[in-house]
Amino acid sequence: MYGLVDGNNFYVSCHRAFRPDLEGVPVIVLSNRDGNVIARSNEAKALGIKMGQPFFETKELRQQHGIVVFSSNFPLYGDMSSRLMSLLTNFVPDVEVYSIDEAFLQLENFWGLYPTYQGLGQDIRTKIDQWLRIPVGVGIAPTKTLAKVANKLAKKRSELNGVCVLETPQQIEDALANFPVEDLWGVGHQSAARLKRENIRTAAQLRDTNDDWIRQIMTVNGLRLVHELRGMPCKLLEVTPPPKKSIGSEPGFGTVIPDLDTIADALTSHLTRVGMKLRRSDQLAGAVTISLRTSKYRKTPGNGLAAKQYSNSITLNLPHPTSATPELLGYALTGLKAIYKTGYQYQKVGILLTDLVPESYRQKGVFVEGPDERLIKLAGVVDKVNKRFGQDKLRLASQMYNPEWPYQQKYLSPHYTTRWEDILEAM
DNA sequence: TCTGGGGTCCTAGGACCC
DNA sequence: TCTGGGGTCCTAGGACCC
Repeated sequence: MYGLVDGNNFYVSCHRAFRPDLEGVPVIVLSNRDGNVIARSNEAKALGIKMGQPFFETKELRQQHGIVVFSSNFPLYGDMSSRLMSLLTNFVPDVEVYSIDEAFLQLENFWGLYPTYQGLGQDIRTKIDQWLRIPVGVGIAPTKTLAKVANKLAKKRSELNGVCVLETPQQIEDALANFPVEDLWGVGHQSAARLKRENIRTAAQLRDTNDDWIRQIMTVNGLRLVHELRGMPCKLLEVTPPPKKSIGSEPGFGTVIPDLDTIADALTSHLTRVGMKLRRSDQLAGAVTISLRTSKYRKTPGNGLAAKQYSNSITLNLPHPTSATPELLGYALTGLKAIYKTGYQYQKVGILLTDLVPESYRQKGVFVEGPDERLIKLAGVVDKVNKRFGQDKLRLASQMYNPEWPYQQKYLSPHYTTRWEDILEAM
């Protein structure tokens, strides 16, 4: 059996853990430049605020209902997440961290501390709430996909009290018979529309389709999904996460920018963060992709017509893998200059590091030297200095430093668990 | 004024090999 | 009338996840 534990409205709950006064109050959390809504409390959902909705569109509702707003605080969420995950290992040894707020548990070698799965689920809920003040939902079933279904039902049906176990064939049948096909794990917009055209509306109907047909329209992923619905596990627990295959960043500017210098400045600061992530994962990058795009929402001032669009990207294969930010930056800026065109209002520039190899990999080319060891060491030292004295205290000269821009977070909460100055005081 | 961000996996089709 | 056959590798684009 598999268990799926996930935090309810996780980002909102992280704030509420330190602000119990916000219980029952509508709360939303915004994307990195306060651009869009990325998390909502149940009260905010009930008011009709949508996932991904632009923040400015919520103004009226906010004024009417006193919605509490937070800028995103990823250090806080990351820290609360790792606390949640490590607490889960108190219940079972095998835990797969699936996302920042979700984990699969293997309940195979269940040693009988709990007479029923229901009991285990309730205990997880109670203790996580006690230890971390984060409400979680628990779904338990014979496959991961069915555990996902169970988890969703646990949330939907309040009489289940946050725990749903699908164990007997009858329980599974009942659950799938009324489960909308578009709510299944692995069924997105496209597949849902296609399936509906074929009159497949419930999970049970999907489960009973023909293998060849489903493979044809939903590829091998769809076939796995169908098998999992039938109770045959195709997705196994991955306790140790595989190394990352790419590390990237493509946040919006929060405004539009026409000139190359300012874009290069933003690119440098994206690369600085991405490079740090790369070194933290003990990997080297073999290729760099730069992308640049205008905003699809933007209108031409004056006539109200859609502004002219441009979007392009370029990949540079490096002569040798490296993790040194200055070296990566050289390629990144070359790429940017190659795709930049004047006359556009740009919305975002992105960087993606791919062809990642382990840090120990030091193969040199036939005609080229390997990576500059001193530069890589230097980058490590810069990381340490910045970790100790604060982000961007040491930075590349091409990163013009303006703390006001482009980071705009008007509703930032304290970093309760990751900054000494922000630690909670008890009166 | 402001319109999410970070990922993974799969497939088709082209280029190339002998 | 017939128009090789078996294979690999790479890339772009699509679909999906949270």
